Amino acid sequence: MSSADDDIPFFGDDDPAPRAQPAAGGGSIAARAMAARNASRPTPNYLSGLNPEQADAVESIEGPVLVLAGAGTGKTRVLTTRIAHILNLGLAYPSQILSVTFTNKAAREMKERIGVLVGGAVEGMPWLGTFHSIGVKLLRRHAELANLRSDFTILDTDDVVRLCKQLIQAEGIDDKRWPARQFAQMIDGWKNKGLGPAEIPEGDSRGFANGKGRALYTAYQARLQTLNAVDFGDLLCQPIRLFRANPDVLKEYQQKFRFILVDEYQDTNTAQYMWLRLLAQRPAPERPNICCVGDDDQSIYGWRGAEVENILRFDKDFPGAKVIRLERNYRSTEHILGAAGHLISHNEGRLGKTLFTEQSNPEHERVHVHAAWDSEEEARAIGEEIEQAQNKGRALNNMAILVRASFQMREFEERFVTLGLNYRVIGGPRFYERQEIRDAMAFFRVVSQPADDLAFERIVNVPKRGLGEAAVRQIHDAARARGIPMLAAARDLILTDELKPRPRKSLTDVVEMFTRWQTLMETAPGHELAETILEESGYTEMWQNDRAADAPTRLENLKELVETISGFESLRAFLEHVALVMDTDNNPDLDAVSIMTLHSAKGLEFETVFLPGWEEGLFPHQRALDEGGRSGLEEERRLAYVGLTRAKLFCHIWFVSNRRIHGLWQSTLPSRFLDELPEAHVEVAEMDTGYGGYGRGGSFGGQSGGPYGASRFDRAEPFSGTYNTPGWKRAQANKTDAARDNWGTRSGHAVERIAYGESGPRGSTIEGELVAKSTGTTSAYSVGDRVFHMKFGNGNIAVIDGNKLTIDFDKAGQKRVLDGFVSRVGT
DNA sequence: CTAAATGATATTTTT
DNA sequence: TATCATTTAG
Repeated sequence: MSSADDDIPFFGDDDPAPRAQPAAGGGSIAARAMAARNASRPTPNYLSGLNPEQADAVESIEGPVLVLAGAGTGKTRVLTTRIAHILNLGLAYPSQILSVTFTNKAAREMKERIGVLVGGAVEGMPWLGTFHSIGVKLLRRHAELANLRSDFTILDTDDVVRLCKQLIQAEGIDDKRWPARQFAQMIDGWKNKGLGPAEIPEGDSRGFANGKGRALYTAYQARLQTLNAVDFGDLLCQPIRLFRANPDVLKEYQQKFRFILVDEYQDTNTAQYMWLRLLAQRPAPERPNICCVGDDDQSIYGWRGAEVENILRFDKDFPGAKVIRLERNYRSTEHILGAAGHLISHNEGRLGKTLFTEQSNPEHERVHVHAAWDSEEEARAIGEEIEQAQNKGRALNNMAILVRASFQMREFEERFVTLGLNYRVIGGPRFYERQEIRDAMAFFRVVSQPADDLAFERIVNVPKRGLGEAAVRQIHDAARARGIPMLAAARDLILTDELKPRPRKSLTDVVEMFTRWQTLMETAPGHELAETILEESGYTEMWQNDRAADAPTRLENLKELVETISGFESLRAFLEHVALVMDTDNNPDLDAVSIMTLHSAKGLEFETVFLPGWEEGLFPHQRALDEGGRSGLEEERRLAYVGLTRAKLFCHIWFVSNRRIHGLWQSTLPSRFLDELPEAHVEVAEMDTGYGGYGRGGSFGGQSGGPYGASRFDRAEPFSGTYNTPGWKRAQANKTDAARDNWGTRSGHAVERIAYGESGPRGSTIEGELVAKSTGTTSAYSVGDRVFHMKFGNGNIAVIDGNKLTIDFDKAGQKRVLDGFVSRVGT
């Protein structure tokens, strides 16, 4: 959210029609819309490309509307066109449209697309954003009504956990037995439901730390108050509370927001629902112009508080709501839609949609189901398929591997590294969650918000200054005793002789530094200030002196951070941005296969999709089954549905007979979802390897088909257990084939780790060349050279065998690697 | 303060 | 089995 949004005056001159004659007033809108449309203009061109259902969804502007938008049916298009339509008809100014999404990415995309539609004439929409960013905006404006100062800090999960830990320990509770992490999750859960400390169920309170749940929650909220901080949950709950306590304020917003649009409605939690309800409330005869778009079949976030019920209940919540179904799919082939549709039909309690396509694609393949002996073969075979597709001229960017759990990614990464296949991992720990970034941010936070004790505590002793636990405790106690922030307490404490001389000196330095930086903040531009802070604090130096393998990367990250800051007005503006916008962008120039979880694939599409790991226990995940029962299974099934519907042309599902879980090998059963796919749209790919077989009959008492009934994936012959099977031999042969096919076709290998905001050895040596060059000749390295490997860190070369190096790694021990994957380290 | 040892824990993730 | 965080010992 750019800070410019905040500059738009609140109830200022941006409001058009006088409120005495509200546009939302019963019945006038449709009439005016029609009049406006019929009057002069023909069908505006932005409407012309829509299909009838989409057009209906765009033009049904008055009253509550639920758009059930199946996967690939043009949901975002409807949403953006609808906004353009409202603006075009002059029914509202941009500032009178409230439009909420779940992710910043979605919000950004919508802003861009609206900009295109309305020709950029409209200043960005100030109230288009995530629930959270809009929550912040509301809360900053009315901070005093929530007993906060408007410069409050937004704590992230890490801060929250540390805070909880402090509270738990302060209560004298064993934080081993009652982990802070768990408590933080409980708080999050309560806030997702919009519950304050007084409202939580008695059982919940009693369930934690021998009945101290409620007391801890109360203490937690009090602590946030004194820290002038909020957590993510508060960004939803505080506005709700504020609206309820101040009907006049609520009324202003109700009148302001003439149109409300909600994206991904199936993902809303109870708090978000309450928030929307409040804003959408209208006096008796009037009806809110609320349009919610979503797909109950794609609800996959139940485990973090999303209530599918919200979407299922929509027409009861908003009587007379118009429900529009978008079932015309523009993404996938008939086979893919057929497979996905049949699978999802096994769920109960759906609103019911059937996707269809009118485009008949010449490349019309069934969904392929493949079996592999174990996850290694699975990775190898998928790697092969990818290479074959690539040889046919298909771009890696159009391919994705979607896994159920992130541990599955590793095997693919390893395989692709050896193949020299570019890949990109999406998801995982984010740039702003990295230690060095969080440390740097903590410095900045203390400078801009001296009451931010959590940040202060994080970095008083970073780099190590001899301010150990004892000293910090002392500052903490002094601060708590007098009800002042720790930095202020430290300032006083150094004037006394309560501290030992050494810590006292260090602390004096720290306090002086912060004082200096605070003065500097008034004048220096953000990025300069940031650089100064990192330099003077000794933080940069600390990493420069660090000999660890990842220290250079960390320095790079810090540099990147400072660069990012230079794009902001001030350090403050930057901090605000970071608290909410945690995503990092990718490098679309690089052609690479995407590897991600099914969850993070929602909303994306690829020409070819690989879905590995369709085994009982993994997918559906055992834990979902154990903890969620039938609804857990249904959510897993929706996840499978999401996976299938990501594919435009080709979809390959894989399952293995053996998978290593927590270190030990387990034989696995094919996922029940495989049996829920329709024969007509599925092709079972070469099962002649025997790898798909396993001794099912034995372990299930001879019951044919195992516990889920007869399966077409049952094998008659049990696995032979030797490496003499045709499949094994084939696998061996393929190994070399694949490598040979590779030579000369590869154009360097690159790995991108999007969330980390770092990239691998881009443009490194061509594998083919290496192999050719290395035959008989010497490698570019010599024994004893100090080298760096992206996976194993630093090490010294022990043996050179052509392009293969044996390296003694400092951390990882001795490994044999290709020299294309190491780089020389300057000594 | 650092390094080694121990032990818990091992879906999915955004804000 | 591997990784992580935290504790413990030096």
